Parts: sequence; C-alpha cells; structure tokens
Amino acid sequence: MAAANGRSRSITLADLAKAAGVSRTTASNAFNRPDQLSAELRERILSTAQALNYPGPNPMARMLRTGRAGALGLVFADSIPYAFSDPATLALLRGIGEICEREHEAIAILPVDHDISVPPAVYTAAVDGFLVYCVPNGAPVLKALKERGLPVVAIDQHDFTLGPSVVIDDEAAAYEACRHLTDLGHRDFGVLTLDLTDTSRGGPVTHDSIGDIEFAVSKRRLLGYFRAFEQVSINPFDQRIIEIAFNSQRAAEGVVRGWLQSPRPPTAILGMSDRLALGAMRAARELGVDVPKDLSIVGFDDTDQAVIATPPLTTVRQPIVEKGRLATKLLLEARRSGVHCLKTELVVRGSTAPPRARQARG
Amino acid sequence: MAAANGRSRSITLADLAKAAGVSRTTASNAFNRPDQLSAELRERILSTAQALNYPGPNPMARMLRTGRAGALGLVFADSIPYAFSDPATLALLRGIGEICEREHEAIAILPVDHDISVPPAVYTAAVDGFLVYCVPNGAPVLKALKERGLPVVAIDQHDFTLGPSVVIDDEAAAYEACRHLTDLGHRDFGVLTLDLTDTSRGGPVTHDSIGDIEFAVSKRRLLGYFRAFEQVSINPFDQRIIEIAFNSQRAAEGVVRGWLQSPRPPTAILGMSDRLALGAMRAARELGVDVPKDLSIVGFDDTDQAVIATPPLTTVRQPIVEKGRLATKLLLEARRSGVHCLKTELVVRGSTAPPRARQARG
DNA sequence: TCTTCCTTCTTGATCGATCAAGAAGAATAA
DNA sequence: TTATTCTTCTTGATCGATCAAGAAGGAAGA
Repeated sequence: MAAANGRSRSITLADLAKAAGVSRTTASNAFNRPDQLSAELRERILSTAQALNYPGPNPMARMLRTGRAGALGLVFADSIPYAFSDPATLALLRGIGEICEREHEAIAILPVDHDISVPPAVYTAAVDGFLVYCVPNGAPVLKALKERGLPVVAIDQHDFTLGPSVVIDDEAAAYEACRHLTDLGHRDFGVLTLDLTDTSRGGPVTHDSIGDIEFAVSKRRLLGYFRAFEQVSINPFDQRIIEIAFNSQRAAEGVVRGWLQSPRPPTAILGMSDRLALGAMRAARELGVDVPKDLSIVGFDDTDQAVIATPPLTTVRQPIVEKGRLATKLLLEARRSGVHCLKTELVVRGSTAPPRARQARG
Repeated sequence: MAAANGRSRSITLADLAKAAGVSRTTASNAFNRPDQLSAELRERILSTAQALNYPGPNPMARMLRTGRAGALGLVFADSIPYAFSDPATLALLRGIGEICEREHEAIAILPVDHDISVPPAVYTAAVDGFLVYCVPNGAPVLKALKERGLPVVAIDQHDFTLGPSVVIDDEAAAYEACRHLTDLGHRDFGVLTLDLTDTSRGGPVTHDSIGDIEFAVSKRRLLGYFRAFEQVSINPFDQRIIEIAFNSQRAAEGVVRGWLQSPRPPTAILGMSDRLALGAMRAARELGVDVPKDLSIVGFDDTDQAVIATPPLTTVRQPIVEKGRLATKLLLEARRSGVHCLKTELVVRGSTAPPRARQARG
C-alpha cells in the first residue's frame, strides 16, 4: 500500500513544536498530559496542530517509546473466514470484544498461514499480548508465542503452559450429555467428534487413534462419552465414532445420512458441537426420521441455533461469551498462570427421548 | 498489562549482532534479506539468536522505521459485540478476512467509544489504512480519519469522499423488492427500516424525517420502496413505516405483532434486512398468521438465515462477502477514489404470494 | 595489468516520539 | 530575607530497528 507521502515527509511533533514556539515535550504533553501545561498554551498548541494538519503523535513512534501497543493479538487454529462463521467462535469474540471495547484495546486478528509452519504474524504483530483459541498441543505457533515472550492466555486448552487457560470440564460435561442418553435407555450410538489432530481430514476413530489426539478438548469429551458408555457396559469401540474435520455441518449431515440408511441405524447421536448435531438433525429431516422419536440428538455449546432449531436441541450449555470475557480480563491483568474452569450445564430440550423399542416395551 | 521486563531490559538486535560478531545490519538482514549474506553466516546468526532467546526484530521499532504496520484498521458504526452477531457484518468480515489472510495482513478491530465523540483509536492505531462500514455521513469519526491521512475505503457508504467506496445500488434493489410485492397485488404495507440517524431510537417515520436521514443506505432503500409505491399510486406516508433501532430482530417482531393485531393489518412487509424480515416472520408464526398466504414478507441481504427459514425468505441478494473482498483489495492497492457498485438480485422464495383478498377475486 | 563488477559486510544517520532530569520563575512558608 | 515548594517548560538521551552509502576482497573482463 502506497503511503500518503505525496511529496514531502510527513509533519512531526518537532515541526509542531517549532511552529507553536514550544519544546517537543510540551507539544507532546498537550496531547497526552493536559495537566502538565497551562490551559491556554495547550489550546494554542492544539489549534496550531489543526492549522498544520498534524494528525497527532505518530502511533508507531509512540509505541516504540512507551512499549505499549494498545492491541491484543488473537490466534486461531483455523482460518479467519472460518472463525467468522463458527457460532461458538463468534460467541467467544463477542466476549473478547466486549472487554476490549471497554478497555479501549484494539483486537488484532492475526493471519494464520497454513503453508508456513510458524506464522510470522506472531513475531511481527505489534500487540501487548495474545489470546489463543483451540490451538493443539505441540503446534509450532505455541513455540513462536513462547519465544515472543509476551503474556498469553489460552481458551479451551487444557495443559497450557505459557499462561492462564480458560476452560470447562469437558470430560464431565460430555459424560453428562452421554449419561442423559444412556439414562433414556439408548444403547446404539453414533458419535460425531471434532478434529482430533491438526492434520486429520476426518474418518472413523479407532482404539489406536485415541493416543494420537492433539486437541485436548476433543480428547476429554470423547473420554467423557466413553465413561458413560462403560457405566452401562457398552464398549465404546463397538459404537460408530467418526471424526468430522473442520466442524463441518455438511460433512456431519452426510455421515449421519449414511448411518440412518444402514441396516441397523443408531438410536442416538452425540455431537461434539451444536453444528455437528444440527447436521445430524438435517440428515434426519431429509430422510423423514423423526427426532426425537426415532432418533435422539445431543449437541454441545448451546449456541443460538440450538434454541431455534426444530425441535430445539438438547445440548450442553457452556458460557462461551464469558470465556471470552474472562480470558481477556486475565490477559489485560497479566495474571499468574493457572487453569480457570467455568461451569457447564446440560440443557434438555426437544431433541432427545427414549429409543423407540424401549418406549414400546414401557 | 505488565510487560515481560522482569529484571533486565529486553535483548536487542545490537546485542545479537555483538554476540554473533557481526554488524547490526547484517543481523537484521539475517531475518529480512537472506540474499544479502552468505548462508552459513545467516545460519550462525539465527542459531545465536536462538541461544540468546532473541524473539526477532521488535515489531514496533520495525514499524517506525519502515512506516508499515502490516495491519488494516476496521471501523464500525456499532459496538464490537454487535458486529460479531450481525450476519451481514459477519459475511463482510469473512470477505475481509479472506483477503487479509492471503496478503498476510492483520485485522485490527478498533474499539468504538460511544461516550467520546471522536474515537481516539483512529488516531492511535498502528495500521496502514482503514475500512469503514456503515458510518453515517457527518460522523465525527470521518473527520478523524481524514486528519489521520491514511488510505480509507468505505463499504456501504454512498457519497464517501475520503476514498473509494464499495456499494450496491440500494435504491434500485429496494425498488425491485417492493415492485415484486406491488406486482403481486399488495397495497397495504408495513415497512421496517434500519437506523436512519446515528442517535435515533426507532419509531414511526414521517414525511419530515426523510430529510434528516444520516445513513445513506437506509435513505436510498426507502426511496426505492417509495418509487415502487408511487408507480401504483400509493402515497408512501399512508403506509406504516417504522424505524427499528439497532437492526433488532426482537424489536421488529414486536412492531409487526402490533400491526398484525390491528384492525386492518398489512398484507405485505418490507424489511431492510433479513433480520428485520425474520423478526416479522416470528411475529406472524406466533400469531398463527400464515406466510405467505396471509402475509408476504421480503427481506434484504440474503444471509444464511434467509435460506433456512421456514418458509424460505424472499429477499434481495447482495454480494456481501464480495464487498468485503473488494474493499480490502482496494485498500491494499490504495486505488483512486471512486464508487464501486456491485450487482444485486431479487431472490423469490416462499415468503411472498398475492394478498388473500386478491386471490379470492382472481 | 588495470578496470569493472559483484558479493559480503559495516558505519553513521534516521524514523518520531517519550522520558528523566533539571532550569526558570512565581508562590508560599519560616 | 532566605529557604522551600509548586508550576511550567526545556534539553539531551533513548526506545530498537532499517536505510543509504560505502568499504574490502575476490572474480571477471579488457
């Protein structure tokens, strides 16, 4: 981008000081410390600035001198357009935005470069700290963040070592979701998982793949489901478990369509996100499968879409907006490390019911 | 936020240069211009950096020296949490994010301060240019942007003077939407407008208020509706026209509920956004008013919600994502001023039909 | 052999502000 | 009167990098 340097170099604080007949520091104080000079002089300096078309102290120079950027960097695991379309990420952004707006901090959304293993943006962004969301353990970007040495707060990252982390008890929440279904009598499940590794492209989850899981959130939720399975003597690996890459609603829909058309379809579906659950719901609707009579579905997140879906989705409510708020506050206060765990709640709505067979018996 | 200056001042390029036994420029080149020094020397410098825990050239110093920030500033008329919940704004952000990611630019979302008339963020943000969205003509922030002197590109702002503007022909698009309804035979309308001024809180729109409209988009859409009205000899001000502040779906729902319960309800509703139209749809559903048999509804934007609504919403499709892309490209290229007008299209779906009375006659 | 060119690296100046320390003058206290 | 404090303003150093210009040494060309 060509700067606006048509002919002459831009006007500086020194120019303004000279024009107003004062020193640089006094001119600077006119902008930043009104109490350090008389009101009339300040007025004169500001009107001289107006006349000279001086836009105020150069932000870059100020930042260099003061060491403060006035912005927080956001690092996402996924691409930016994805972030702006995922309801959970957006709820988070609302929380972050709320606090940043209040504290007059800018939000710098850093470009993720998937080609280069370490995004240069983490090194070159003028920010006072970073918020990272859903970055898998061991990702190169974490090393970059560590090298950069600025305060970092993570969201939804268990075992985060670079700073505080805001999480929920994913294992317990998932357990509760699954337990709700086993309590209703379900024994035939389909599980739709979020991404398990940074590079995977989706597909069946086997016993062996559990150890390779990079995303702690996915792992804990899966283990939560498993614990509920085992309590009613279900072997998790007898159930259908499919990883859906990129939290794709369309992919979930396709997978569930396949299940529902198979000889012995599941009676209940666990989605690790509302998006995945809503994909399942679509598949059911298309095939004329009644939810919840023929198929129970439980989501995760409790996004707006869960409420307005027909039938409304039974799901795990997690305080996503509050996650964003808290993480931002922690970053601004640069508090000590530690895991901050927020409460979740299972919201039973209209998408779950006992399986048909059992209903008939009862 | 306390910087990470535990005890000693942070390590600089000069320190690295000394440690590696080279000059500052050579050390700098190791990071920025690999072709300017031999490969072995570069390797040695980088590994020395690693050993010293040097995080790479300080972004603020680099920015000051080079004059480039590597970030684009976004200025919204509304608060940040609102931006992250409005479907149209999000579509725009996807377009912006796509290009920024590709060009390795960060997106700096600037805090809007509604208390202070001129947001200091515009003066203090380290950015290379600004994208402004839906800021009303005459807003103080525009003066600040002008003073700052950086390239600016506007989106959805007609008569923008500080740089290029990406718009659609709102008048023609609105005309087409309304014409669709008058063609179907409707003569009793309810019109839900977006904000007309920066300070208004909603309410009936009268002949007198037309002149005071600050948001060019709202004005043009309104005039487009009016033109269609006048073609079938309807006096616009005989129709119900209500401004809904903040594009609030809930407020729209309330207003439409009132209309539908009035002695002579409208047979058709024009919403200046899909959100407003969907609010109308909700009101109709709650009251058992059949859409489209008893009430036709037309929206504007063609967001995702329009497609999945039941019935799917007839609306004006505008290329919002493309608006974001184009505006960002224009800003990065710092092209000459000029208005860039994108195409729109009326998408007729299931929410519109002839009015009942006419159906009976026909 | 002498000149020219290229590669590789260095020096001093500079980007535009803020900070630390202190000076000048007026006001207050002893 | 002298000492002390307060207000108001100034000077020189500094934040940490990049740039422009040029030097040293070797390779290539005349």
